[in-house]
Amino acid sequence: VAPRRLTERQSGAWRTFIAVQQHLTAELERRLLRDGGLTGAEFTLLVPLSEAPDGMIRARDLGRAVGWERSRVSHQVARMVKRGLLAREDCADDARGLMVKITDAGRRAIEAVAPAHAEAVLELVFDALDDADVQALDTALSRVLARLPR
Amino acid sequence: VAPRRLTERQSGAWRTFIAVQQHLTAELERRLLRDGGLTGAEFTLLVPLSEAPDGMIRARDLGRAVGWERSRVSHQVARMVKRGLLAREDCADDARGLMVKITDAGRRAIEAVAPAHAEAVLELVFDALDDADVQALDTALSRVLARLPR
DNA sequence: TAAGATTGATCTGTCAATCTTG
DNA sequence: CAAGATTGACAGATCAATCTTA
Repeated sequence: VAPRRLTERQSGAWRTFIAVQQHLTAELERRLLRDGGLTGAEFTLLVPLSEAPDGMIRARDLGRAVGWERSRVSHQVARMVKRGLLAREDCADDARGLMVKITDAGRRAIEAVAPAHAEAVLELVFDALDDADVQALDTALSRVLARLPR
Repeated sequence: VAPRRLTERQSGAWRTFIAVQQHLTAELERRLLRDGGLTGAEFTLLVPLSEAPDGMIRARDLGRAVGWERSRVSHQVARMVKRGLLAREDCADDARGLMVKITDAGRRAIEAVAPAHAEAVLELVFDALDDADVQALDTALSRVLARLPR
């Protein structure tokens, strides 16, 4: 069978997507570190934990919330416990489980950086787009997401 | 000053973007490794090298072509030389420089996997989108890219 | 001095065991 | 056996320091 090839328009759009992904992510993480001393991975876990009742979520559910696998959660939690941002607690329901809890230092860190991060996303992304752009972007990306495996 | 906040529509679009970025990149790299034994970083460097005259590009220019900094290029080239995909050569013009050359094994690897990768991008991304979607996506992302620093 | 490149330290992510409990 | 979690090995990315040459 003859292999399919991307059209010019598709190639162009694909290169744009790759470039935005690279530079936008890099710039957001740079600002996160500069403004609040948090890495992207730390921020990712602190967001759902700071919003949870008692600042505590089961490791399994934390992974599901952010779309990470078990081992990734385990490694990252270990690093953040060492940094004093998180603490481990036993899981009452299930002896296999682990409860992950945000510490006071973790809460201070996320609350200090959250407004600057929201401002950065607005400045770098949404200040460049009008309502129609945002709607079109969400529509197109949602179609892609819906067809992705799992 | 009161901090700005994202609207509901903006939050939704942002979450969609993050999710697509995570799952799409992961799935593409998984297939690349499965179908051709190449990692994403290896593929990224092999593409411009396979298209260059003599299969050779100066390290500085290779970095510019893919948007990587010096040290990232240096580390990745070192790993790929060890794997036999690339070779180093002296730079005639400038004694500080390094020429990076694709090996026969590197060329075989990229040529073996390129069609499957194009098919994967078509299947995972563009089969989900009509022409209007692609155009809208490219327009919106280009606006973001144009305003990003550097 | 600045540019090109390397190196080592550290942080991140994935994969393949492994261990424990349901 | 499945699921939840940990661990170790390895590939990847960033940063600062260093070395050589323009």
